[in-house]
Amino acid sequence: MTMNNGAGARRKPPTIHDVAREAGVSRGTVSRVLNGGHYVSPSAQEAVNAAIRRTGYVVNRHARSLITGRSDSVGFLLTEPQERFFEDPNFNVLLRGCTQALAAHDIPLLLMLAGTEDERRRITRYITAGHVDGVLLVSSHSGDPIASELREAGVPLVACGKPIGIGSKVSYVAADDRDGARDMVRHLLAQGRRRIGVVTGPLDTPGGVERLAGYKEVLAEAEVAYDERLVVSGDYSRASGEAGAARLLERAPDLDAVFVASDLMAQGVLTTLRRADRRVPEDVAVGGFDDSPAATAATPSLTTIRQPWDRISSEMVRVLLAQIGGEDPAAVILPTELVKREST
Amino acid sequence: MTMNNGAGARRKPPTIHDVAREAGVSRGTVSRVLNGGHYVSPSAQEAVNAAIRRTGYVVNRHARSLITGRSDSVGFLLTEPQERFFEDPNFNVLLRGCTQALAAHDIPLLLMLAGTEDERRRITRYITAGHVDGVLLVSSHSGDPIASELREAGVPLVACGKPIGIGSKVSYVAADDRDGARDMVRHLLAQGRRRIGVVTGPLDTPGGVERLAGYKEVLAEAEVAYDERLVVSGDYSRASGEAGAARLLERAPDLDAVFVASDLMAQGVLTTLRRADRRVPEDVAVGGFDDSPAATAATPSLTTIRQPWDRISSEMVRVLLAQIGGEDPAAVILPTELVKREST
DNA sequence: ATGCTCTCTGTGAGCGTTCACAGTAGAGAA
DNA sequence: TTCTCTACTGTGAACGCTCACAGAGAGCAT
Repeated sequence: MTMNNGAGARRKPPTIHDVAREAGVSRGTVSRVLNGGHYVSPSAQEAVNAAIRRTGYVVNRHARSLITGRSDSVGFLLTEPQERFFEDPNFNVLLRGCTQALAAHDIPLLLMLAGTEDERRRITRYITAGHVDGVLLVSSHSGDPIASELREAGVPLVACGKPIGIGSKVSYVAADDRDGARDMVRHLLAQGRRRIGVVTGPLDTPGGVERLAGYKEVLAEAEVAYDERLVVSGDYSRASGEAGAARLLERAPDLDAVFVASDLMAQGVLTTLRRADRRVPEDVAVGGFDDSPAATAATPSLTTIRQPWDRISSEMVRVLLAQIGGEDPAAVILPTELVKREST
Repeated sequence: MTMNNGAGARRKPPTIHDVAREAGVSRGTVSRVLNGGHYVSPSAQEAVNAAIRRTGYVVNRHARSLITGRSDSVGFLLTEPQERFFEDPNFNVLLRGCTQALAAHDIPLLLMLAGTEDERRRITRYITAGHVDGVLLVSSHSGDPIASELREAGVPLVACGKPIGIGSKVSYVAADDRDGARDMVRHLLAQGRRRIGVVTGPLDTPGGVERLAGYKEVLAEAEVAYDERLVVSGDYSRASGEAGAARLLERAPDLDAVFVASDLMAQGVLTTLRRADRRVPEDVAVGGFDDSPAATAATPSLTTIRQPWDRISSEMVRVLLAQIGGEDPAAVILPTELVKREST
């Protein structure tokens, strides 16, 4: 018996027609005002704006999209398996940064999760159907098929981090992983450390590859012998940090520092070192990467490499919008910063 | 001189008309197949499906939305100030849960951040313009104006956690905070603790109020005197946990346990206790709330209350979709679970 | 036969916008 | 004057879909 449609029954919103009538002009003129106001007389301009204010008019994006073919929205696509998503605080700030940068252009962000094969197919269909104008792609392991599919379909695309194993024609924004790693290892060397272990990220990710490369470069440049017993790989998770450190201690008990490719793994490394009764930083210095909340949460707090996530997100949006606007793909590399804390 | 539009120039996608021609039927029939297939003969049904597969047809949601008035998308609205957003891992899993639950219905999720007054206005406009069918509202402090505005406008709305200070006609899904608190305090009592301090959340949030209420109830039921020197408030942040514990130690140096209304604050409490040379759990037991990653990351690991975030998100989506479908608002309360670890 | 219901199908209209085009008025040049 | 150019305005068409309606045929009772 009740109306059942909430508090204030949703009334029909005003259309461009209502505004035109209210302002005493034609649809066309209102439309022109809405789209930049070129070829509109000041008086008409003002009348329309007043009418818009009075009626509370908001453009119907569906109608607009239908004719323009644009959707004025972009997708934020996550292809990671579950665990990493909510373990890694970087995704969070990246997501927030992108949302805000887009909001400034009045563009809503659609969150898309392609964890399973099934989801991947649905999302590809959705995107290639033109329901978003472009895609912000986060963390594609190498060979992620969705990136090349989208590329193939001509969808504007910006990746976070350099995608490996894809043709070079895809835009990306990344921190200078290699240089960050160099800074950290130089810092460790400067503290007098010589037996520096490293826990890398997955070697099918740019972060995994580049940070290791930086490590090697600095060792070479300092003429410290490269010892492969000092190198183990993790998957960015806490647990893999614990395991990695255990392996390092076993293979090179004399190590006096560890460079860890993520703060989360570094937390794991700290746990293992504590269990092994190594003091940090007295016996072993530990350097992380990311400057995530985990870095300050750790005891002792972590010396780490800050990635400029705020700039990364805003650059991703900038590059994507440029590409939607017809520009060619571009790559942007941003500098990192060493943050010294208690662990070194 | 170049075409400048990426790899494969985006071709015009097939329309319902193309499918109809391909299947040898009319637009109407194709549309009916698309919308449930009632009043369609099996042979037509099959012909249409085949044609859809052959042409790679995907419905144009803008055209559909234009006429139906529905947008087949929902908003995920965050009204928190920045810090909490990416400090609180719960948002993360909530967000993921909602995205997935919606994906099952083929409904994209629009992420909306209303941090500033300005953003709030824009987003309200966007939503009330009908660009989403409903809103999942996360963490409204009391008096959050956006909730009542949306309610007023008749927008289907489901809050995460019981909104306080709003008329009762808004749907929400929440964990049973009070009961979780009761479990934790009973657990501490069972360990022989009698001087149990508490660091509450902000008292303008349901979590703040309810968890404190549970604490009081159990003390009363156990006939342990309530001592207001044992009660301090925080804001769910690490730092406020540190400060809160310091205040507790000062006002009640004899305390033998602390119930902390969030894991993040509990981490702060642990830090302060360590500085004050109180052993955990020997001297002081610490109980958290949330079972966030912070709980396992802490040393010692935290006994805490697990909130069923996966169920919370799926219930939120269920209730919202029901409401969009015309059902009345509903409240859902879900049980919590005590997780025992090293800190008690 | 006639009427009625029931399933199925095609058709026209219209959702709210933008776009292309045509047209008007005024200014300046020839 | 007349012509051209520029600034501005209004008017049909679309865009791709759903919805209401009309109509066709089948089945069954009257």
